[in-house]
Amino acid sequence: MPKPGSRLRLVDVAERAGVSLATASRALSGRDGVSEEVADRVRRVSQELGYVANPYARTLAGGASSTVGLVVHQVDDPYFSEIAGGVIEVAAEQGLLVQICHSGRDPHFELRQIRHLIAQRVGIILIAGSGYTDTRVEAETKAELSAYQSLGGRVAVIGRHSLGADAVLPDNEAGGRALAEHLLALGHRRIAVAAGTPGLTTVTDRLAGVASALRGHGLDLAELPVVHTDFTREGGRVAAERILGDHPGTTAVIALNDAMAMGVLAVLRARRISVPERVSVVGFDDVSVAADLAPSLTTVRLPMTEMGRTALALALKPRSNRPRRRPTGHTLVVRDSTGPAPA
Amino acid sequence: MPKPGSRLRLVDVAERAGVSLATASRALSGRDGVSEEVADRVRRVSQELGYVANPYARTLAGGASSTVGLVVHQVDDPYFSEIAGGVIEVAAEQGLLVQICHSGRDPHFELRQIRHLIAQRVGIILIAGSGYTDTRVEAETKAELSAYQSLGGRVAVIGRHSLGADAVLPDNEAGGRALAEHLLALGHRRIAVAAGTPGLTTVTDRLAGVASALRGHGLDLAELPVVHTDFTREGGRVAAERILGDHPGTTAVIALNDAMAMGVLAVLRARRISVPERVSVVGFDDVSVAADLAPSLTTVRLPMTEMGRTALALALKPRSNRPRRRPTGHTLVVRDSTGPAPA
DNA sequence: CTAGAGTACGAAAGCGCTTTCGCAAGCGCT
DNA sequence: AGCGCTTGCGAAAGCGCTTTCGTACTCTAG
Repeated sequence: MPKPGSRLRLVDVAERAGVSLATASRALSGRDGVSEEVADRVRRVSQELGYVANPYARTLAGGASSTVGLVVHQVDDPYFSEIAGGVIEVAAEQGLLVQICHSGRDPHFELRQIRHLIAQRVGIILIAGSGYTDTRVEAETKAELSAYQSLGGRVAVIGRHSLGADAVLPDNEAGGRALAEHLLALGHRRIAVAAGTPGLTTVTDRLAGVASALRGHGLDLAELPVVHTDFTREGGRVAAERILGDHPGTTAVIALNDAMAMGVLAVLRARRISVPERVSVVGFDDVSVAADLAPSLTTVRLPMTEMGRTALALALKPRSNRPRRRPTGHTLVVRDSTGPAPA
Repeated sequence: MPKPGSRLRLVDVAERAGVSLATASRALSGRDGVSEEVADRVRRVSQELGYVANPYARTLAGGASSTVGLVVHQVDDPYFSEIAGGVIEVAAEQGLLVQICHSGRDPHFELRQIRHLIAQRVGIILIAGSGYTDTRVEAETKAELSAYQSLGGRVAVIGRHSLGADAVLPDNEAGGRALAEHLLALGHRRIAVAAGTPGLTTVTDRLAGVASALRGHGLDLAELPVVHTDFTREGGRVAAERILGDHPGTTAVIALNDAMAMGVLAVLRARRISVPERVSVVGFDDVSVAADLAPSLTTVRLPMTEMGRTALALALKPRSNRPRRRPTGHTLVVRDSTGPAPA
């Protein structure tokens, strides 16, 4: 920790500009009550000297806290690191720090992380990733966040609608529907689903979309194999093994995110089942590597980086009383992992 | 920003425990000069009340700053996000914040980021990613960091030996050699290199390893195509196009990182050149998706997550006078993207 | 020419913590 | 009993900023 006295302080700038500490502070933080002329002089001096305010002192004195806490399900999952990229971009523009926390898709752990962030007095909390269907924990989390907001904290969530905060929301149901429609149009009927971590609303929403498309074609999701494992590559592997073992006639697998799709593809490759000739595979999210898998993955694209950017921008804007919702677009990206159902 | 007065302060804890503010502070931060009995009482009360110190006040008052700045070349590159994962893990254990900055592989921008972190008074700075061969900027960066360290700041670098700080160092040269040896053993002679961003020491080191292996087999790297583009997937694409255009007889491509290898594979796939039958491809790093590409990628594994962990652990340990170096192991991982040279 | 309002700035009071300093009590020693 | 030591604790001085409050000065109105 740099020793005191060693760094430029606001007094130094003030002195050099021939004004008081108070005036210098006002000038630099854009408060009014300072003549344009003086304000200009202070800013110039500060620039020349390379002054940067001590964020700890600033926050302690009651200024806005300059750190934003970002809670994600899994830091090294590309879905979340792309979101983080967007958040960091905006934060850098605004001179904000970003503190990233990992919740491991455990609602209790997530709540702990949020409580910790609040105790740390971060000014903004961003929560990325699916909500939980366990309404008890979810309600507790929501209560915690409400208290935080009523104290002036700012919150935005990404891909979650249950926390009573501003939200950036992809339409998971429509995405799921698009995926299923695509497969149905290709003539697939023996469709299986590799579903993600149980207890996540993303899973239920995407599944609902799939079910609705199926119904439109006279099929019932309840009669098709839906294997719940985990939203990871490993989860995809396990699901694929089970699907192929129990339902060898399957011609298409819907993985509810790209990580799982990668696991599914790995299993098919290992079993030398050709994709898409014998089995078609689709994912969800369009993480950047999806295009590089072989075969390249048909999936629903979510604009992750932009979602991160939007979420922070939303949290930064003065809050109205009602939570705002920013729907995000999604597009079906058809690549080489899907093809006509085999005869 | 939570309003003042709304949160538990240390005085509250002190009062409740029947001791002075000073004693409470000492008890909680483990300073001595407090009897075990009193310290215990304070800790218990603090626990009961759910007290969490205000990090801004703590830092301002001269305690250790609890944030670590992590500078990476590119936030959403899996190589760096895996390193970040390791750093965040250790940071969470220690109750530290992690602030991630993006340098975009530009040494000047990187220096600016570092200066900003220093001005922000972070207590620890971690720098991940290759050094720059431009010794001027590198020296300037080093000087800045030395000043910071002499003021008590802590620094550790990952994959870089030029900054006079504690370092976690993969052996890029040996890795490059292993890759080339592997291809040579398979009978390849017409080898091309898709080299990364010019001006990075990682590029020169890995190349040096390749050159040394080639020499051992009577070949000269200077006579083989080495295309310098950029350490990204797109860079790999461009390099591959050029290599295939100018040297159609090439039987093996060494990409100097996995991202580039992905670009190379994409081009080969587009041109329907089968891998590894006609052309073998190798990468470097073993990012987690390397195993899922098709064909899965032969590469040199670096333990990224562990490197991140080690770097922070190193920075946390009391500093000796000489910079410490932690070499990291690497292993050649042979997968399906390499095979015998075609006759 | 003075009263009242408005504007530009400085002095000083915190924000919540750590740390220095000083005092009081307890100890063994001469 | 008196001395110096050590030990355990409290009072108070900051850390570098923001903000409230007050003062001096200008300007318009009466």
